[in-house]
Amino acid sequence: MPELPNVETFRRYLDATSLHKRINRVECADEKVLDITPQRLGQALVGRQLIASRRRGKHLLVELDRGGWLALHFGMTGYLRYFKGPSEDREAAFDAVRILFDNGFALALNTRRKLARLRLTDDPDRYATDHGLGPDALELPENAFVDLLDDRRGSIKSFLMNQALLAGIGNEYSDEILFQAGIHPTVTVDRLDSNRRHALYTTLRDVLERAVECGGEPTRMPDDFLLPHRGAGERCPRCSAPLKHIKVAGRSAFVCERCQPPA
DNA sequence: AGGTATGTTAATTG
DNA sequence: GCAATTAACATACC
Repeated sequence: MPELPNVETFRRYLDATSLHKRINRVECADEKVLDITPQRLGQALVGRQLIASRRRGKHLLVELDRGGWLALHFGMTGYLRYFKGPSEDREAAFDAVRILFDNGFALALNTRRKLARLRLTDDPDRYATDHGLGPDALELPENAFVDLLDDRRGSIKSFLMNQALLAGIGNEYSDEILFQAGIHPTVTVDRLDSNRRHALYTTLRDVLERAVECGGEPTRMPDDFLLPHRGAGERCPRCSAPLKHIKVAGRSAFVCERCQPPA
């Protein structure tokens, strides 16, 4: 689930809850999210404060006072929760890491399927390079987007989901963008003329910005968004034709073949 | 109970 | 070099 709009929502949540508080303790219930020992993470964090955050694609980077950054990736089911401890919530069992502040609250990285990751890095740009991340999808100017399309083969859906080219779009938002642009996900990049490339860029920005405004919540999205209708037996929110569930580039895709004519 | 699922990575094949 | 496919990771849902 966590794609660009969701991670941007997590970022704002972290900014609103967790900055400028002394870190008293770090609890790690699942070492697999770390690439260092919990002891070393504790040494790096205790006594420090989180002071700022930024996002690159689906990755959240959090700056520490006196240097250094946390880098969070949420995998399929990760999210952040801030709560007054101790937690007896049923979510508590899935908190992989908790950062405890001196105000009695904690920020937890919760990851039901244990695919989230937390790293330390000195430099966000080096972290991005190491993880093969292209520019953030919302930081990419149109001319750069068009240049990226130029020497590509393969489907437009796999292009949009390629984090090395532009970072932040996953399976669900690639479906949404292509639905809003009226482009079938199996269409190959070379078959898009310059008008459609321009329209796709504009749509990509509109969809991501709108989804951020909705906090990544499908229930809050506009009536004509596909996202709330991703499911078996649902109908197109525009023309009410039955949605097709197909496989593209190895991923599951929802498409309205009336609004998005196949190649 | 097997198939499928939002994410990434690695290996393999064309 | 690029693209597609498959498996792996761990767990939940149908």
